[in-house]
Amino acid sequence: MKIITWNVNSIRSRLERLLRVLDRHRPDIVCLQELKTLEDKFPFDEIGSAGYHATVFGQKTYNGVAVLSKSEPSDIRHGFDDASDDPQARLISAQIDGARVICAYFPNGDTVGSEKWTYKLEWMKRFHALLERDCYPSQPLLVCGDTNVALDDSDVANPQNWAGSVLCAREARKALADILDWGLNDVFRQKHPEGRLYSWWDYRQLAFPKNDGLRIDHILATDVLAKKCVSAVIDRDERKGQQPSDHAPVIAVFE
DNA sequence: ATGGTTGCTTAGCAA
Repeated sequence: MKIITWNVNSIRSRLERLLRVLDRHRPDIVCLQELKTLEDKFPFDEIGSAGYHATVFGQKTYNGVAVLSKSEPSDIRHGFDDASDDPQARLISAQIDGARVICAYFPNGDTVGSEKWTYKLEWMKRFHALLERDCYPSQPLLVCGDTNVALDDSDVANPQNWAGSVLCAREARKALADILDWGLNDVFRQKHPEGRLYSWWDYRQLAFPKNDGLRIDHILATDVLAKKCVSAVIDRDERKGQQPSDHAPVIAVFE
């Protein structure tokens, strides 16, 4: 089973590239973030013609997540599905091919100390609580998406430039480490313990040509699935050429 | 050096 996670930075701007990614990799499951559209403008027809079901939680202008799958998904859930409402569309999950798949777009947080930063940390705690409440580390579960956190400096090309940022701040790293400690494995790191491979490069400052990147997009798996992971790669070529997303797809294959 | 680029929406926000 092949799964891809990709922050597309607008599904409508990236549709042609997405269709090429589907054609090139033929994944079984794709988790998409930053759709930047409501369901009414989501390209269901084109994605359906490519052979995929689309499970979508959209939002106008910002955020928005989707799970594409060759198999029909079941038990679809939007957001945290708990008492209080999250006004932002950042979370969708479904049962697919015997596994629970959670597609997540963690808040960026703007700057440490800002209101958005507080929202980010609260959101991450709430996500941890969701795992505690609804999921089991012993069951097959995949958490895929843009976590907007680099776990440590081996995932950062120029750590000194990002030391005080929301992507690398101690509290954010701790919050993500806590989520992993619940019972999730970073399968990319399992395959590439040396680090120095990145999934996101800022559009500005020639970050991509300079390879000034961070690995902030993750495929996290419970033990039963992580054990079956045979490869994990970043499709760096997808960041090249005309009108790329600022993120590259992350791809994992499970036996 | 508080810059710079992209996308959505149309001047300003978010990343």
